[in-house]
Amino acid sequence: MKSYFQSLNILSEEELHLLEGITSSKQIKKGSFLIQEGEVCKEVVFIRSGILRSFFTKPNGEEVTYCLTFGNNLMTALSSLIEEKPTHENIQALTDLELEVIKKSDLNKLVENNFRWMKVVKILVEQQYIELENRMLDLQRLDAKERYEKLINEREELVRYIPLKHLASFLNITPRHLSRLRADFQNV
Amino acid sequence: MKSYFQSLNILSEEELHLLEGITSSKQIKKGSFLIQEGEVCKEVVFIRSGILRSFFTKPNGEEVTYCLTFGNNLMTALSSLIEEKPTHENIQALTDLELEVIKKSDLNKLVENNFRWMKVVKILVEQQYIELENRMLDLQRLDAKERYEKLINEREELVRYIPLKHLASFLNITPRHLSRLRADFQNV
DNA sequence: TCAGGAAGAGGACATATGTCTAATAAAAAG
DNA sequence: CTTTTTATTAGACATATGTCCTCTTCCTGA
Repeated sequence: MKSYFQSLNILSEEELHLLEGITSSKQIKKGSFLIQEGEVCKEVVFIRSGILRSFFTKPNGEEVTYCLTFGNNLMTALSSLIEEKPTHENIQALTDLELEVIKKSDLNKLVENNFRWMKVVKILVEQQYIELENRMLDLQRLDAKERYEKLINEREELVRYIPLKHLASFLNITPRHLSRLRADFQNV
Repeated sequence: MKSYFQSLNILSEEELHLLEGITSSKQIKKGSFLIQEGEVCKEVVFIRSGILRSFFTKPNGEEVTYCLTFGNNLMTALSSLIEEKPTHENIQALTDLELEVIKKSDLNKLVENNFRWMKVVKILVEQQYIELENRMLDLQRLDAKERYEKLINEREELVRYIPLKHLASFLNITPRHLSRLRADFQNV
């Protein structure tokens, strides 16, 4: 995780060092949950290895995949972390995971007392915003087939490692329809 | 705008005062553009009065409304402002507008030299993230009818002031379909 | 090594939503 | 005011996507 923050080129060595006091490591098993809807998110994790999936549920109980995150990335239920309100997200391990965990309360102390840590967090939130905006644009201006093609071209790792039923809801379509699109795709 | 920032309860009177040096006012006419796609966004505006609409265009030229903002709010093409890349957004005046304008370069000086201004901007980005996430959730887990009903219940001001064709694309449906939903709605 | 369950493909059919068009109604322009 | 343009509604029909179901394949756990 240290090298992740280092690569933003904002923090000094001493500032990076502050991480060490507040980070703990954690292993979780495939299938288990980091957080479930209704809980308030109080930590950020860095994925050392493995894959996390965040999803929320429709009124009818159907799961909709919101976010898929691989190793070497941060993950949290951001809106709940910010607002300190119950989340809609369920964050589940798709594989066994090696994590580093930072509690919000510890991160807050860092951020509230250090200009550059404040800046780093601002930048991370900005990145999340941009990523979400891009997904929103795709959802609003591409049809299902175009979204699937874009996924293949730009996030090939998802197609390789994630079960299709999760990709389907990530693309906002049913597995049945994704199967149809894939069949089309063969014939072109 | 000053009272807008004041209400966040973070900045001191002197810090708020710094705004005055870097704010200019601007009137624009209904129908004119604040920014168009392809341009890099270099300013944030505060709407004193009037309504702004942001939209982007589909490959076929169709417009999709992304954001509708009323008086007493900030508006900008956020992702372009952050990344300093050409935007996909077109921001257009739906009415005559009274604006206060801050250039990014000036805001940056404030933010890079003042912890609490950095914090304020972080908070504003967080708010934008949360708003966008909520819209994303609605889009993914509600059907068109439910989205329209939610709009009526929670953003009644939009239904009152915004032409239906814009609301339709805001809800990610066609005007034809919105008209159908409205007809249904009468009969219930 | 095997049984049971999950995942994916795909047929048949249903439905939500889009397209195209015309008729009115409302708003803007002159 | 009158004319012209733009918004809104709605019919007829088309299409994208969903639902339900069955058949395989392939894991996974005992």
